[in-house]
Amino acid sequence: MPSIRKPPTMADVARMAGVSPMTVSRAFKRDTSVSQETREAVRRATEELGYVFDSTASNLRSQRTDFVAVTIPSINNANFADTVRALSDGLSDKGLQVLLGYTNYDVREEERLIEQLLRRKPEAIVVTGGKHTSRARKLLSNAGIPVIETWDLPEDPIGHVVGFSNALAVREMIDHFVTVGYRKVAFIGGDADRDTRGSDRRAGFITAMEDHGLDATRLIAAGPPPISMREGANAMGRLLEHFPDTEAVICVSDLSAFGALTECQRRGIAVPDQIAIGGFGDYEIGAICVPSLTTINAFAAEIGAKTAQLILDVLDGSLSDSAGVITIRPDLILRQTSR
Amino acid sequence: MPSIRKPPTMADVARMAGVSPMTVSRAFKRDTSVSQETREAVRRATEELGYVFDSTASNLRSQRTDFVAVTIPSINNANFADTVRALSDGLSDKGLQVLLGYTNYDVREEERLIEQLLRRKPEAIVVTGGKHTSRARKLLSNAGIPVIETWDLPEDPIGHVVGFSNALAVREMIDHFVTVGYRKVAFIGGDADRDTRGSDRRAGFITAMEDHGLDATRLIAAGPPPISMREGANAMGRLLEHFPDTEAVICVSDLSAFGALTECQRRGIAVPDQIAIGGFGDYEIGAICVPSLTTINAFAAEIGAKTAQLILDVLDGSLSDSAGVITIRPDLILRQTSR
DNA sequence: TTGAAAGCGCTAACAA
DNA sequence: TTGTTAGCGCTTTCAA
Repeated sequence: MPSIRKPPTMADVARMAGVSPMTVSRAFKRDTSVSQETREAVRRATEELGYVFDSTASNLRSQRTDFVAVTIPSINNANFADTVRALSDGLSDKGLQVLLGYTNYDVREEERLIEQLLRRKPEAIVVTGGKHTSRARKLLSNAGIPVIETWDLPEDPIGHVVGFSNALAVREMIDHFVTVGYRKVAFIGGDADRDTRGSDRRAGFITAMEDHGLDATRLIAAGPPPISMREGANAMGRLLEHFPDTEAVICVSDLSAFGALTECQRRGIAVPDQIAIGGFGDYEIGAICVPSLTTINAFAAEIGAKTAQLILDVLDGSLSDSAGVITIRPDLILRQTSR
Repeated sequence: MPSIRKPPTMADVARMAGVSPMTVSRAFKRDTSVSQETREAVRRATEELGYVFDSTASNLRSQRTDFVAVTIPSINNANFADTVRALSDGLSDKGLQVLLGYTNYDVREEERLIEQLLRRKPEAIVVTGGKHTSRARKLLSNAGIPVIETWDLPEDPIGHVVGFSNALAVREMIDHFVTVGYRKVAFIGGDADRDTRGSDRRAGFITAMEDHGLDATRLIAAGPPPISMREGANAMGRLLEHFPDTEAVICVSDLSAFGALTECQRRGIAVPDQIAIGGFGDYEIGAICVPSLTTINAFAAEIGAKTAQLILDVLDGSLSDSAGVITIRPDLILRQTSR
């Protein structure tokens, strides 16, 4: 019978256990000096009353929420999910809980989200990417908590950074493609301003191609993020029509790359013999599809794990909160869709 | 220069704006009667001081957190991500924020998570699945907030339900397979107790096959969830070795089904001519891979949207909090991997 | 190891 | 439209 009376408080538990509320409070924490019998009495009273600890009161009085706020562009992206999972796992041992929000790849939305999250008084905040509205930057700078930007190497970091250069990662793939003889190389995606990591990859493609003295104008738009497999397939269709002599194409992610691959299969175009394909992100699909996908591993889980460790170090004072940049080095993974 | 002074409170804003704290409080809400000039004065003072509203105090005093707690098995699953996104979108208009946690497909972990979430005093709690530890059931029943179980049709619901029968969904696919002439049908996955939806699908396979008078023992284990594409491929390998005359196979999800498909491609086995494949969940990959995948659309986003609407209705009193079951009807999607 | 007093920063309730 | 008072349920602080 769910009672309609108001729920029991710590004072009710204290009364039933025959101790003071302060003792009950202590009994709920580890590492506090409470006698074994008292602990047991409190446990019994808690059980009997169906008491549930009220974090909201604890949060206010102790000025601690044990939240770590996290923003990601999309909840439905295996790369970001890997980062959040590793981050969450790394924090949960220490009693910290991730408070997650997504921005839908929109810096205005990100600004709203950051404000909403900061009102919850998190212990630290992790954002994806290094491009923000000026108001969002100000909010983050003034929040008085550790700020970590990830999945990017911002020119002017707000606080800490755990990330990598999207442009350099793509350059590495191009260097390889040129080495093995591809000259007419195209790029799919990264045309939308909103997709900052995507445009960084596209910009990296252009400068790297130009540095090789190659034509960097085989650019196919895939529209605003998130770029689906279907959009990758459509873009590949356009590429094959506009630039039929293309020898290799780099896609903004493995998802669009897989879509592109399927479009070739539907059109009877041999991969990699007629056209090579490269992806980005090392999603599971790239490892298992036939032919398997050449891609770049950005170590999504490692980003999350290192971010968690950084937060724990800063919060427990073993690391000063002065800005530091942890650089991840993406790995080129050669598979069957390219030489 | 991030100051080391303690951050400003509403009282500081009130002083600077020349009003009472209560007026500042009102100015921060919509739909409260505050004069235009006062609002503007408060806004300026807020800006000037860099004041950030403190939800923790508000939460305690008003006994409202505007959190909706949500548990999902894994953060890295497109089906659950779709549900959470739709849920989150449906709630955010009304100022409700999702507080997300994942159980790693483990009811013990779910119990811990539920307790942790309830301490945050959410307005409602949404859980994935209908199987819980008895303590978790008790916690949910006594929480005094709306409880919604999703992605399942529990025998003994705790509160509300927005879900479907996993067993019946699989039965529908089998009925079709039998109609078009497949007799030797196998099932991959659902062997682990932990994967309750997976085992329901497997159980549905067995009873449906038996009802057709067919052999229901072509069962291939894929191990504990989450079942990856790779594990689906491995399971397909074992199926082809143990039961080489199998005519069709149903996989516990589209991910394992795609893995199974790739295994056939690697072995030069024609799909669907030599073996048909069915998946579950209508993931994007199934629509775009070649050949495209016959599957079951469980309407993940619709589950989230209907759950959001249900919560809003219950919270604003337009729907009584007596238990109700909203049944989703999964759709069989016939594509190229089967007749 | 335990307890008493005070207060975290808001907002419900009431009043003007 | 605005203000006053009190208090949400914990935990900090100090004391025993």
